[in-house]
Amino acid sequence: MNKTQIKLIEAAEREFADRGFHGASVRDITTRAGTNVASINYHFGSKEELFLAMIRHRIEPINQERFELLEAALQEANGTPLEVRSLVEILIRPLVNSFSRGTNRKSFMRAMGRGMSEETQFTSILYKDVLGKLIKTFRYEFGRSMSDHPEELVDHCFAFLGSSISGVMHHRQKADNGHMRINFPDADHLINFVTGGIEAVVAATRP
Amino acid sequence: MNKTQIKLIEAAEREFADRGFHGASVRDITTRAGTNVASINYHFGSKEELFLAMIRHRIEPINQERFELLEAALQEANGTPLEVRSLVEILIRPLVNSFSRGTNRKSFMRAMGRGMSEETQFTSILYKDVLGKLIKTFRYEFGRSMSDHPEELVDHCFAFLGSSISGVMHHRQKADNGHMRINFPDADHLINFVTGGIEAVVAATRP
DNA sequence: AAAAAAATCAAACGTTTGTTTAAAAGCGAG
DNA sequence: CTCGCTTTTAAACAAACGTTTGATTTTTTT
Repeated sequence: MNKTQIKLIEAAEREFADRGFHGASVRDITTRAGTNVASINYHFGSKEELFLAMIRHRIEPINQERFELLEAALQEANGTPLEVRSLVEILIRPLVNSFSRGTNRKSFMRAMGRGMSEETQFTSILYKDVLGKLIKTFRYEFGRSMSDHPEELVDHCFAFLGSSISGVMHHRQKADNGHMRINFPDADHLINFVTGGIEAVVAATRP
Repeated sequence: MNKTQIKLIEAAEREFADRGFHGASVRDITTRAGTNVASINYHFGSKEELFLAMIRHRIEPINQERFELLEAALQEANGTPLEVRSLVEILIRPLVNSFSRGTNRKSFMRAMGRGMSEETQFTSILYKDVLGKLIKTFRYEFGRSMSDHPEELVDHCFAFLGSSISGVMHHRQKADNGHMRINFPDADHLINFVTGGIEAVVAATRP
C-alpha cells in the first residue's frame, strides 16, 4: 500500500464520516487527499472499492485481536461455555480501545457506522467478506453461553449487542446538536450496559 | 394534506427506507407514487422538505402520545422522580406499538433511522424542530431519576437509550444478510434491555 | 357557464456525479 | 542515457441528479 493509497484512505475516512457514502464525492475525497480525480479509480477501481478497502484496512486488526482473545478465553474455559460478559467484552474492548490509537480512528468508526446503515449494496459484501466470520463465530458462542434459552431470544440479545456497538460507531465527535452531548463512552460503561441489559432480558423470561 | 401529497409521502417512506436519503432519487419516489417528477417540488418545495414532512407526519402522533404518558405519570408520582424504567417505557412503547399499526410503518422507521444518521444538514433541523423538546424533557426527567449520579453518567445512559432506540429503527424487515436474522423486538424485551443495562451501569459505579 | 385558482404534465434546465481516456511525467534497472 | 513500467495529470465522458418552466388540464369559485 503506497503513499497515495494511504492518503486516499485517510481522506476517505474523513469525508465518508462527515458526509456519508453517497454524500461524499470522489472530488471531495481527492481534493482533501491532494491527488488527482482519477486516482481513486486508478488505485482502487471505484469509489465503492475504496470504501471497502478503507473498512478492511481498519477493521481487520481489530477483528484479529478479537479472535485471538476469544481463542485464549476458550482455551482457558476448557470446553465450558463462556460467560456472556466475556463475549461482550471481547467484542467491545478491542474496538473501543482503537479509538484512542491514531488520529482519525473516530472518523473511521463513524464512516463505517454510517456507510453500513446507508448502503445496502456493499453492506452484504461487507457482511460476507469482513464481518461474516466474526458474526458467525460469536453468535455460535452466544448460543452456547445461553444454551438453555430459545434461539429467538438469543437472536434478540445478539441484535441488542449489535445495535449498541453500531450506536457507538455512529456518534459524532463533538456535541453538535445542542441537546445530546456525547463523548465516546468508556469501554467499561458500554460493556456493563450490554451485559446488564442482556441479563435483564434473560431474567425477565423466567419468572 | 391532499391525495397526491399522501402518495408522495408513502412512496418516500419506502424509497428512503430502501435506499437512504441520497440514494433515493426524486424520480424513484415519483415513479413509485405514480406522479409527475415535478410534484415533489410543487407540493413540498424540495426533496429535503419532503423528507422532513414525512418524518413529522409519522413521528408527531408518537411524540404526542409520549408526552401524554409522561404527563400522566408525573401527575401520579406527585412530585417524586419517576423510575428509570417508567421513562424508558414511555419512550419505547408508543414507538414500537406503532410498528403494528399501518402497513409501512417499518419502512418509515428505517427511513428515519437511516436519514438521521446519513444527513448532517437536516439532522440538526430535525433535532431542533421535531425531537428537541422531547429530548430536552426526557433528559431532564432522567436527571431527576438519577439525581444522585454525576451528569456525565446520566448523559452516557441517556445516550445508550438513544442508540438502542435508533438501533431498532435501523433494522431491516427481512433477514437479508444471512447471518443476523432480526425481527423487530418486543417492546418488553427492548425495555428490559435498556433498563437493565442502565441499572448495571449505575450499579458498577458505586461498589 | 364563465372566470379564477390549483394541479399536472412533458420537456428542458444547468450541475454534479463516477468513470474513462490519452498524453505527460516520474522512476528504477540495465 | 535509455528503455519499460508505473503513476499522475488535465480533459472529457455519458448518465443521473434536483429543480424550473410554461403550457395544459382539472378543480373550485363566482
